[in-house]
Amino acid sequence: MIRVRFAPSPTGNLHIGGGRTALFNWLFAKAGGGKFILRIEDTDKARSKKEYLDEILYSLNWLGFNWDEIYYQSQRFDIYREYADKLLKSQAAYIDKTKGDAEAVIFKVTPQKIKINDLIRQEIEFDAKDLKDQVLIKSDGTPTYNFACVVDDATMNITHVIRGDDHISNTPKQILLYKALGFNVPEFAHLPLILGAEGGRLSKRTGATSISDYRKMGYLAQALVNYLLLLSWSPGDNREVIEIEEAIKLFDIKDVNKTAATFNLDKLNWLNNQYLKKIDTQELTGIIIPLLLEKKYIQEDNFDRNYLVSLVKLFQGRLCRINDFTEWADFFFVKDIVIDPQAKDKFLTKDLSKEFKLFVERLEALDNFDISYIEASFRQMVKELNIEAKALIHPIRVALTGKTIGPGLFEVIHYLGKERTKERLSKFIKKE
RNA sequence: GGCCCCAUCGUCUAGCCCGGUCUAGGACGCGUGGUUCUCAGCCACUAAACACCGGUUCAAAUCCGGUUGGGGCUACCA
Repeated sequence: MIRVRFAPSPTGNLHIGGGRTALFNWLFAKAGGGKFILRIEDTDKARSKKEYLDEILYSLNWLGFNWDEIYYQSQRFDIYREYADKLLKSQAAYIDKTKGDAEAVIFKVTPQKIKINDLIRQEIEFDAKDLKDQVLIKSDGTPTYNFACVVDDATMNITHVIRGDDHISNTPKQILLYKALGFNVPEFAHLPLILGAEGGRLSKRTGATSISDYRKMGYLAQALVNYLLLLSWSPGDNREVIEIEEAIKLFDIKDVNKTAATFNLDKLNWLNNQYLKKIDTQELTGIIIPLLLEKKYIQEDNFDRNYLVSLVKLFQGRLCRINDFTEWADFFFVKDIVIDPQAKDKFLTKDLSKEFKLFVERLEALDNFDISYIEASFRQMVKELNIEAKALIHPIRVALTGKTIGPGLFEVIHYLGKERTKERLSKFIKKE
């Protein structure tokens, strides 16, 4: 039975790299019919915080990585102590008193060659002579990372340790401990790191780093997961948009790349747009409603959901991030629209009073305000005026929306409604 | 410094294991053109890479060695 674990430390939010490690562990478990275990590495009492723990659990859920079991290292200190005593008894470890009265337990490293058989990188060899004796239990009584990790992975029957590249050099230290404790050594797979745009670790300087940041910026969990999946893995047939269910079928840890990947926001944006196009409009509306409430564009118990769905449909295909909607569709919600100065300069410098006035009259005369009727009426009018349709379409769009870009004009007019359309156009009609 | 990992377009990658089918394929981004109304949407096209040196071989992106470059670790952090 395959058992893998993801072991975050609640000393910060779940970041992109952690999300990717969780993804590959979860995928490996799903692909092999195994269990995905979550282990909270909260041995550092000073740096671990409840808010970080909550955030990590929330983000993991948001990404869709449900766990089968959860453990907290802070509740297992007696177990680590027990195994430390065992090593003390077998003389594999000794007590160090250099720090005042407090006692630390130190593991004795003996000269030997240590081989790792990595699932992604094949064989890696280390020489124990490069290793110092390892602290197992610190003088404050808490276990060190490498020790707690080994005791947990062994006692939780973890079969495959899938983690970041940065742990490669911890692995020989851990293997020594497995052997000294008489545990079976699990399989290892070390994932390449995700680098920031300027090389080196992904840092706040080079952009957002936490999963929550991306959620708040308006990325869909499916898109982010898909993007993370593509960072160091590929199905091999040039496909890029891969739903998670499909990935479970295709995923093989052996196909994971060895090369570090650079995080690229452009591609994530593109993928997000791909998913935004596919997502059910009702569902997307449900995600957007809280954003509109927050902006006070709508009131809690006083909005027309069907109308919102229609508006969302209008923008859905061109959204890059969910939050773009509140910006691009603002003119549907505010009374006094903000007119982009450049748009005004480009399309509203000429006096179009006569044309606007005529159009208002034509709209007024419409009994049926459906999109096709609005368009027919408009086309008929420009034909009579003997002007190009676009010579009037762009100015009207700017007058109604304040922007030069957006959905088709007749859709905009239809959903804005007769009254608001008249009102906004009238502002650009000079009084006689 | 020591130890370890890695190396294909700007970025993500396919190809590498099992050398010839690779004048190296796809995607993002960039550029250009088109799109009965805009584009940050859609369509089409263009430019763009095997880090370097040596070896093995009839033949190397692919195998081997070295160099260079990048990254990681080197804590009584995790």
